[in-house]
Amino acid sequence: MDTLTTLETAFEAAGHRLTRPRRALAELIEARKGAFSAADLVADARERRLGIGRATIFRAIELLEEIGALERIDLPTGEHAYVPCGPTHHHHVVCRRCSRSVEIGDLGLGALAREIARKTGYQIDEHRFELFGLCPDCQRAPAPAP
Amino acid sequence: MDTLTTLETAFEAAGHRLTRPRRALAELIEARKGAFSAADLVADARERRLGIGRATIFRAIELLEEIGALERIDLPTGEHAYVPCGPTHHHHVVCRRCSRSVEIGDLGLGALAREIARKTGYQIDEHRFELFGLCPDCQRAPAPAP
DNA sequence: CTTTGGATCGAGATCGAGTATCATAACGGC
DNA sequence: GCCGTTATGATACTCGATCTCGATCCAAAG
Repeated sequence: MDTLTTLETAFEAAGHRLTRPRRALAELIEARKGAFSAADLVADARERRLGIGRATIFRAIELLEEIGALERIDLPTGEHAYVPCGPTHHHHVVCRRCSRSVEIGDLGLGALAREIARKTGYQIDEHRFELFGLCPDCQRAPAPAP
Repeated sequence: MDTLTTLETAFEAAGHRLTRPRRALAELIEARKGAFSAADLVADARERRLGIGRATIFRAIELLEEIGALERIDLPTGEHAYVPCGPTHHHHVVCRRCSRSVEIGDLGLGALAREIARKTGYQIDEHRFELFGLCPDCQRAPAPAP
């Protein structure tokens, strides 16, 4: 029996082929349980000698983003990271040490955005709210050991 | 008499030299009245044959960011842009067509962040809230003429 | 006004993320 | 299993950003 992970299911549900590289990448992503960069995946894949090409990794990320199973986050450092997530509108809290992340709901930001639109005259069609800090575990572990 | 612009003053106030390249860049930035990318500045400088090196431009941007006179914005496209801004905590509304931007106050997001900290257990030390859309002028001008 | 030394600069090399290309290989409906 | 379509992977390439280093500039002291 095939126990498909959430991401694997996402590929199929969106009408894309569930290939070996995509399965492998889905596993790598889910094993991380948090935000990751494309470079992280490339490194993981290399390390485990999966023989997956660079381009394939970027394509898979792009695809998952289109599907809505992944969202791009802009780290305070300027780097790009990605978080696996559900399809409803939400935002993320990301640990700046271990990258573990938590989804939070809209929390009235949609309404706030509408009010800002009214005040500024801008026609707002997108907003982003990201929070960074230390997750409970990393607060307890003072040593910045990777 | 020297009529220093806001950015020029910022350089001096932070204890940095006010050199010719920095003055020129401050002017270019202020002439834009909105968000701009590093590439924009490089292009502007080239165009006006100011003889300013790439590295200098990136260094000036970095410096202004440290000083707090400039803030990095992450465009929905994944590109980086910068907005001149004041030192108090605030957020930005950016026009996705002409990049003109408006600062908005905290709007209770600090309190919201604290509540999220309480709920999630994360120790939140940074948050970002960015809004994108069309500014009033660009709403009126349907032609996407650059 | 001239000296002087650290801050700053410019040119070019370099790095690294992300994209484009294209022949080959792998899905999966039939 | 067959076969057309979709996906893959090696490689080259683009482009934003950083590093290096000798030359230059600024400003404060004399």
